[in-house]
Amino acid sequence: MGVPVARATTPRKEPLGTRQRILRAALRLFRQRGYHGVGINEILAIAKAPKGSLYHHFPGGKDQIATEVLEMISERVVEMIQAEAGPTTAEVMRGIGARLWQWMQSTAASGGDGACAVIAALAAEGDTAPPVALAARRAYERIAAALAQRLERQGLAPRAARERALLAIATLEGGGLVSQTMGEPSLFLAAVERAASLCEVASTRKGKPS
Amino acid sequence: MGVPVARATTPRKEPLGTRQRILRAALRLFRQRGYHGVGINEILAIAKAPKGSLYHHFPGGKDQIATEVLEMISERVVEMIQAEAGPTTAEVMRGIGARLWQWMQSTAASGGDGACAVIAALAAEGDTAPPVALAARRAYERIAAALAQRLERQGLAPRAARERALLAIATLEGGGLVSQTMGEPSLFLAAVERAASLCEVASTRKGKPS
DNA sequence: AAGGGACTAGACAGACCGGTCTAGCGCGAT
DNA sequence: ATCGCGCTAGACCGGTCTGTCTAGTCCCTT
Repeated sequence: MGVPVARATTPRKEPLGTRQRILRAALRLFRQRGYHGVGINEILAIAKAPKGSLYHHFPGGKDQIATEVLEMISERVVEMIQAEAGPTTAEVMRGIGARLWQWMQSTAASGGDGACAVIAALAAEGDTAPPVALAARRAYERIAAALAQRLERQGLAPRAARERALLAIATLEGGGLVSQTMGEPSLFLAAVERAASLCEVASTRKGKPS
Repeated sequence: MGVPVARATTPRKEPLGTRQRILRAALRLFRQRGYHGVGINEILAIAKAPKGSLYHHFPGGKDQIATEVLEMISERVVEMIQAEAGPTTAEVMRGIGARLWQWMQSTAASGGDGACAVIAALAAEGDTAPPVALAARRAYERIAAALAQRLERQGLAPRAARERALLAIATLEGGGLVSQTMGEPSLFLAAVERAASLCEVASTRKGKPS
């Protein structure tokens, strides 16, 4: 639906082009201030691109940028999930948490921000921009599916697997958010541990999924 | 710092006045779309008040409104925590969760929104509005303190109590957010249960807090 | 060498933003 | 009755927002 033009996966040349620079800048800014909190001029300034380029690559404007950012990072996380070789899903979770942690730290050092909950930042205010909210939902859906798949492989029923996956995501998002707001990075690590324990499947039955 | 005027707790008359209407409208809108996603004109339209009234009651403008909204709801939650009579903190947590759940449901029915993570919505983009971010932080701080107080009363060490309290808050916030984004209300209930289990203190020692 | 299309470049437009200002209403005190 | 003040009312202002438009550059193809 929508977005009639562009969206080149292998456009033609682009060694490391404008399009990517814009997406990266947008990712960073959206994470810091959410959808309505950033203007395209600001994105442009960071990406060092003129307006013409932006609307050439993203004829759908700000919405399209946000949507693609969401797709980009959800894809990245899904890859992490599938790539992590750890035996148990809990281990995988810890691995992802560690990588997100590094990511937060590095961007905090270079840019001055420090959250990871990009999707959250965009999802929280989708009410005025429905396509963005929808994209956020799809992003969660994809990540949850990848996580649930692993959980099922360990013998969990589909419904339970999905619920745990979503709960784990929620834990991470909430942890990242509160951790940033409070200025206590260690809190995020605690949340990661918490999410990981949620992915523990054997031994201690966890009961009441409803 | 700031806000030199007004802030009347018992102004003079006000049977159920403009000031409250503005705060309520702002609360609802901020919850739906975050700080930057809401314009004061919109708040005014819902509150059915003219601009003059707004700047009479809130000379600090939008920032002040957001700040007071944050204070209002954090106070409300703290009261809930202290009022809940349940013996264990876990029970208290469940009680709060249930009340937040009702609140979400009712506002969803009347207004069409459906999140509870107001603080999250405001905290997420405080970068451009530092006083708002600070207020969000204070709000979390107050709630966490109230929660931690109960946990300590059950024998937990201060540090551990605080960490668990913040983690519980994060779980609730994340749960509310993902639940709303995914359009699955039941997810919030699962998150509540998860937060409650985090407040279980005796019996099963939970290990590694760092 | 010449032509054409992808992309860059930024001036511009219209809408809307938060915030200020002056005017006036209504009620309680005197 | 009239005065004063808390509050309402909304026109207005400069600035910023997203998005459009025309020109121009650069490279790739032929």
